[in-house]
Amino acid sequence: MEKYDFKLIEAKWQQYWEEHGFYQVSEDPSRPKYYVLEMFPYPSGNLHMGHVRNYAIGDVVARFKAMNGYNVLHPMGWDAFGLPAENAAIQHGIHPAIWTLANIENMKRQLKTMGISYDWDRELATCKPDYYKFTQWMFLKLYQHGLAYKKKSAVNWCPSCQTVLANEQVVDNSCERCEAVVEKKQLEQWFFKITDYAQRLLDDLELLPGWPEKVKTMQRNWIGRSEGCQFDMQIAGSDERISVFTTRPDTVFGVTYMVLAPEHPLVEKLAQNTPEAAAVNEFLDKMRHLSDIARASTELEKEGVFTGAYAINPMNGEEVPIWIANYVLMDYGTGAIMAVPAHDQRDFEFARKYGLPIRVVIQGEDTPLDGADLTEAYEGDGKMVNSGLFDGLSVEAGKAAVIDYMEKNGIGSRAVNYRLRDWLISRQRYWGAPIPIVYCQECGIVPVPEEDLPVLLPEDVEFKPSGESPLNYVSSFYETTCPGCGGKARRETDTMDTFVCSSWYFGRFCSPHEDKQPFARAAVDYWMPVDQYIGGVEHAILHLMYARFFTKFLYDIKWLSCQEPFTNLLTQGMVLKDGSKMSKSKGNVVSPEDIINTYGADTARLFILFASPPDRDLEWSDAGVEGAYRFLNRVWRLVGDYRKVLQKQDSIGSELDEATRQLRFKTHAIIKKVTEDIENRFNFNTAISAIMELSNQLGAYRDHPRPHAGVVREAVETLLLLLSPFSPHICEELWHMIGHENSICLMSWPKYDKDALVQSEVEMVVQINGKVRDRIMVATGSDDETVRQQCLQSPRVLQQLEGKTVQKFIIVPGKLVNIVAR
RNA sequence: GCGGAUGUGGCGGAAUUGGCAGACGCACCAGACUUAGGAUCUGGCGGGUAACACCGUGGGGGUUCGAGUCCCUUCAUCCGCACCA
Repeated sequence: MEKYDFKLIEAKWQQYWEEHGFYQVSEDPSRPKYYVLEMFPYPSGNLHMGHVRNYAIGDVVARFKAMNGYNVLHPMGWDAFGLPAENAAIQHGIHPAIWTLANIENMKRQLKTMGISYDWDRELATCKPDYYKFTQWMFLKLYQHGLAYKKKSAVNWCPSCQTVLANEQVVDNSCERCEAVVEKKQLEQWFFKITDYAQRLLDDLELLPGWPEKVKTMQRNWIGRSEGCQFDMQIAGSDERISVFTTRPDTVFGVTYMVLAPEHPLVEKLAQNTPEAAAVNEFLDKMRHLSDIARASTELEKEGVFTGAYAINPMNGEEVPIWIANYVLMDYGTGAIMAVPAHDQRDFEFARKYGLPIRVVIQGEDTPLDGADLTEAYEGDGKMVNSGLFDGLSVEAGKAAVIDYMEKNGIGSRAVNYRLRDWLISRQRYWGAPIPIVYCQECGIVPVPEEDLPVLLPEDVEFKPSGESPLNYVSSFYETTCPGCGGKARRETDTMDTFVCSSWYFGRFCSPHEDKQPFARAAVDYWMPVDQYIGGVEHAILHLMYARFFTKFLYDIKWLSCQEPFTNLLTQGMVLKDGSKMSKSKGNVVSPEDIINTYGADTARLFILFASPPDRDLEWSDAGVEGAYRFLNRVWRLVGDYRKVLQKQDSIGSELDEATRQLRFKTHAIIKKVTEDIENRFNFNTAISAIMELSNQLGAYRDHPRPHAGVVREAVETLLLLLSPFSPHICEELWHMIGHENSICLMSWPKYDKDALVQSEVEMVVQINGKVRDRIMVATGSDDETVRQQCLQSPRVLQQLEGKTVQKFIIVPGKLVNIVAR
């Protein structure tokens, strides 16, 4: 038999599958559908091991489901807009479109050598007009429903490049390109109102039992719902009021000062014409020169300044000083807080630093009554004290009672706050989907009519070395007429965040060639939701949250009939080398293309799935790859060695000798194991090890003097069928070699025969006081008394029991006996 | 600091519901075949012992006939988030 020539075999079958359109699917109401999707890649130029792992996992699921009778949709596309393409244009003078399309071609070629069962007819790229036309359509729909709006927002601004920077372009508070210090600048930006969906995004996590608990927890924390109340504090000697939000209304009598965020709109007014004005302005100036990143990333010391003004606590009429401090954030709550240093650690630290009073209003069991004795804030449970008629209430009861009182007396009301903020989607970049908006002097902000989509990205543009968007200089793009009045108008030159493009692509795959609408209703109704979504955990928050938001919105406007896009989610671990993530800078990158050239795709796929369960990090090992390669070679020789036997005819029904019976037993036990490992647990590593066991047993059976052709055929075919989702090419080749005409891809997944799993005897472990002392063979189904008698015949057991009294027999049928003896 | 994980042979990992710790693979050792072996096949492989005994799942304690698995406590590593009122 010729040797295992993976290059020949893999090329041959890839071509065969493609020519026969094996993986092209269409809606078929007569069969259950299964939509398996891997997160589509950014076309950076080359496949890396993380991709290989992702697609290998997806392909096993897809092939397994197909063999189990499902109509499987398994598409692939490209998340093709984004900053790297623009950087390449600036640095190397290559147009982003050319760079991106070349990368797609290369990665597609690499991907095809992996032999994944993609329906390439559905390929899409978000940077193509036929796709981004509908990204723009999504924007228009959101706009029509009041969910897209403009407001001023702080951006990173490089004063030297005169351009906006993405967070990742800011390194150590400086511009990555020119190293100038980055400033904050307020610019008008487009937002999507995802906060309108905060509660549903939170509640509907309950609908997702097929998601990892850890991802749901991350999403819950990100949405960050907190309950409390909101009330106004009046400024002494003025009509102005400042709203505050608190989750601890029970501590309202412990307020000893109030704090505003530096950006709070009332700050400047408060400090006007007071002796403190100079100090306040100095502080504000200092804060303004700190970028967002600097303010957020370092362990900033709490710092603040007194405004000179006082606010009135509405519960007790007390006047408390108003401060400004860096630890209060403008974009959470109202940007102002009531400070209760005795019961909030941040307030406590601040009060100690600036000598502000600390008043205990919650009495825990060992809490000192005097604030001066506290060493840290007391945040636990207890009874209210120093709180007028609320004294004696517990924290829980006090919260409710204080809010009730506030509501009754018109002071404040129950309120819910979310950490989640609206989604800033505008980018001052070229390589993205243009925002379909026109600014008219007469009509103001005018959306581009649907029939005028797409707003095409002009191709003939020049890139500034500063990184500034070239769209600002293409007059043929921005000079336009108003769709409303026909007058002169200017087109929006901002483009959309690439997360917008990836928030609906799973729907587009259902009918990717529609040109009048984003997707055909019948197609999405048939295919959606995605049954199994697979990707890196780094997308656990943003991408998945945005995709869920879009799906809910499309459901609301009746374009989708599911409320959640992804029924089951698998988050795969990273591929590591020498304990850390593969990266160019560390020089520990292993190229998939090299591995596939050296060992073949079947080996690469097999190793990456065998080395670790998919949700855990995987340590790359060159020796391990060799091992996988050797295994496939063993399978190759094994099947070759059995070719003669397989030509004979032996029916399974005839009387079997012990070795043959054991081979048949193993075959069916392994079918059961592999099926359950793939279906219930995604434990591909143990599924593969089981397949190896079957192969080992078949190997040993080669020495049998009179091999049973029927049992051998069953075992060999099972081996190939079970292995085929992992390493499809070699299995296809061997499948044909043993005489089959049809592709192994069209075969049904094997079913195990319960009767073959029945053994006449089972081995039972005999323990004495929990320690294994012997093993006995027991007839299957023996009653406890029989087992007990048999144990007491074992010489080793009797020897151990000498001088002891048996107190108890614990029998786990078919497994174990534990004799308790003193 | 908060939140989430993870700790098992020389290594990757297995043990699915509290029931034989170390499946499967790598590395290593010995042997066979061989002019040769970085191919292939056979056997061995947690520590310990001549062989048993015994010890062993990060450490300490507990529950149980029985604990890698459950409870308490502690340590280490990794990841995520950064003052969320």
